[in-house]
Amino acid sequence: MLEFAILGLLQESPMHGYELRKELTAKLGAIRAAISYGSLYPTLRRLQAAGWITEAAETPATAEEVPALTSRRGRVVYKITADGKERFAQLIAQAGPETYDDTGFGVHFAFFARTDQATRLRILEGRRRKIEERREGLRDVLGRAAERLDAYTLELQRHGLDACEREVRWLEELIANERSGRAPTVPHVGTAGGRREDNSPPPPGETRKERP
Amino acid sequence: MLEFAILGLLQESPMHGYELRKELTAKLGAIRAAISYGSLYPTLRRLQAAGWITEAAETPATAEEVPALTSRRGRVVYKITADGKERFAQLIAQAGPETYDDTGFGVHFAFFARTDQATRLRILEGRRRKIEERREGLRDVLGRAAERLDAYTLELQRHGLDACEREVRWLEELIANERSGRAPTVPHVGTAGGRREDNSPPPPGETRKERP
DNA sequence: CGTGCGATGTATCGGTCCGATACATCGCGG
DNA sequence: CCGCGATGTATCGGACCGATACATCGCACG
Repeated sequence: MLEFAILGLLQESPMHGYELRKELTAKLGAIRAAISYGSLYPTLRRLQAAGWITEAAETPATAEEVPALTSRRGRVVYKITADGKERFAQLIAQAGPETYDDTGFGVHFAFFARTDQATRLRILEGRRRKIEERREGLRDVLGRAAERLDAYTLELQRHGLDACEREVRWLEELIANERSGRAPTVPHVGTAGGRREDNSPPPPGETRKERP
Repeated sequence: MLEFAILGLLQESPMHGYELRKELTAKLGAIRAAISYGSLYPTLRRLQAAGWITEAAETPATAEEVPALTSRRGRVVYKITADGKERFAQLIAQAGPETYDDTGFGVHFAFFARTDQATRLRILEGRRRKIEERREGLRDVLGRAAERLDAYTLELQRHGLDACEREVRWLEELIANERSGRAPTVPHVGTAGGRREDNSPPPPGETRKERP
């Protein structure tokens, strides 16, 4: 999952670890706390070993500033390679079982702007199915095994059931919206290119809830 | 976390691995998919090494049935020890930072029937605080960084924000209920004791939502 | 003027948990 | 009689986390 997310972010622009973590947190904040350095750095190393990213030198222009005074140690900027882009394209198009669990789905969804519509639909439906199964499980427990469990556990299940029903509804909306034709993929930001103010991708759910 | 849950379940009655997994799934179904054997068995071994659980022989009564034909390999039943009960008591009373993340909170909550009221309150408030922080983070992103993100990512954040707000409200209700005096702890099932039909612990949230 | 502290930045280590896999038994329906 | 799904125990490699260590930079406060 981390591999996927890193490749996706570096696709947009080169970054160093710290920055990557911040972007990751901003993009995935809704689904996971904050990615740990204990995961990040080893993963970067792994990706580099696989040839999907490379280190890019820091401060390439204006080579003036004190070349060897205080040794100038510093930020390691990573950049995606051609192989990396290929890898990302492969990852974004496929949908295995891990694509439907909470984290996997969240990460894929976060990159939906670069996913083709057919795949988006496939993933949304797979996710819905999975949540529906979880929902049925909870209903079973609340129905058949209710007297075996204490009131707190039951309350927990009810809250979980509620969340499931809510997510299914959310997914239904997204699916309907997806099917309704619109939803263009973001126009593929060029490798070179100047200034990408870029996109304004599809409005996935027009359903804004007005809170008072 | 697994350690906590296993100790909690074995407190109620001895079980073998498979059974333990099923109970775990029933009790924690609302918060996590299904615990893997790749976690369960190593953890059981760890708990046994620590002296918190022991193996109990299978089929102690009616020792007749074919003693050594086909070797009678079989289910390993685990039973909690006195040290294990002590350990569980210690775990259930304390609330560290890991108590407030999704999984940690869920597991603690699932055993609230055996948690004293002061601790319940402490945990609920800690959880609320944590969710409020996450909520603020999401609001920040949706406010300040909105134009940097694509529509799908934004939709994900909105959905997450919605879930946060909902959970905070849920927690508020539980906290209010907790404070309102009621909510007795389950009367501590005895170590020996015959027939515990047991409990009917507090109604944590009287707030049932009538769905049409 | 210095000094200490919070943000930036890179990195490792031990431990928890997961997913895949393997293997054996039992009861039941075809 | 045979296969198949449920029951049951177990291991292995890998992903990810939390704690920890350490170094630099800017700036606020004494």
